Amino acid sequence: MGRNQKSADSFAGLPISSVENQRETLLTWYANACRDLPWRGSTDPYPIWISEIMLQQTQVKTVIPYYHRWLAEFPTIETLATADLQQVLLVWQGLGYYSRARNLHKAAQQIIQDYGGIFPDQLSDVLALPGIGRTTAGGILSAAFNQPVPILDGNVKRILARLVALSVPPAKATKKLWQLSESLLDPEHPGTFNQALMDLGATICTPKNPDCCHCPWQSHCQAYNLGIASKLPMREASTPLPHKIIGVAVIWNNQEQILIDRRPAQGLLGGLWEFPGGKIEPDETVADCIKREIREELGIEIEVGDRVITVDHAYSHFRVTLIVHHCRHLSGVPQALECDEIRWVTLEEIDQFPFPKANTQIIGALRQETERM
DNA sequence: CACCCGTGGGT
DNA sequence: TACCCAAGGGT
Repeated sequence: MGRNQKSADSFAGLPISSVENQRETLLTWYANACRDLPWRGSTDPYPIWISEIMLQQTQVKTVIPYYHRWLAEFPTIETLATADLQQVLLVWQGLGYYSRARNLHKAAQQIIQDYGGIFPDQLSDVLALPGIGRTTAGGILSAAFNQPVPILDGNVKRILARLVALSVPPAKATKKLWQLSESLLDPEHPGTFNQALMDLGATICTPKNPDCCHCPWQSHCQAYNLGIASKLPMREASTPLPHKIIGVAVIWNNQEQILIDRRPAQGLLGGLWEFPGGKIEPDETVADCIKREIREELGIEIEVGDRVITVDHAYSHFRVTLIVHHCRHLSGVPQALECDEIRWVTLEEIDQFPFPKANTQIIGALRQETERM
């Protein structure tokens, strides 16, 4: 668009086609400033899908090594669909939000069943796959098929909240924000536009200290013009996280094996393995707690010995302190009373099982003890 | 709609 | 230390 054309589109110094100008400004910025990310440059929906799921609530830097390992292990939808869920969880181990891995596995099987292994390109079909909501569907369809489907992730919420100087927390204005994202989306270049929005949020319009000086939308941004860019978006009222103290047992038999259990398939850390234990009740000692929990969960009697380690860990909606003790199996046959499965394993075999982060710290402490001897 | 669901990094 | 936040979705 030449200078003459631009001037014909303006009135009293204000561009009539302000939205078109805004789109072009962002795309021009992106052409120079875009991040070089492993899942960009291809339009194969499978790797784009994997990246979108891994990037949910997870930073790019964290995702990249997992992304490469995943595609090496499961290079196609078919290899993912036919893989064992425990193997899928093992590759996902450490990324968190494990329902994402379980849903990827399930969705891959649905794509084989319902679409002959071809990733669908209809919005309603994509939204019907487990683990894919509006934002992820928009990310996949715009990046893989250049379809004009908007997105509203954390980056876009923050950008839009500042753009219109939103006076309420974004969660209270999701409908309005979706409408904004849709109305801004470039109908000619939706894939590039959505990527550009996310890069703008990740590199310029950051949560703290936004770099407004280099922002292509500076003149469009109401928060900037009001001098309150860094004060927005408004935050939700937060309640302090509850804190639980947990007694944990590393139960040894007389063959140098440890008893581990697999958590129920759904819910917190579903399908992952752990060391058994439970919450310390008021006025209960750690040893009494561990003995009681092991009796309730596994139906056996144990002796509680030395402390292995104490682990502090923060989950998304509570935090825990795990007080871990060596224990010795005294009597009874272990039963899976409150879990899906139990096993005796050696310290060498234990890497074959997916464990949550707090438990891998325990394994590390056990390894250090054996190395010292 | 409120709550559940992990982990790492920044301040 | 404690809190915030990150390419959200399911129930």
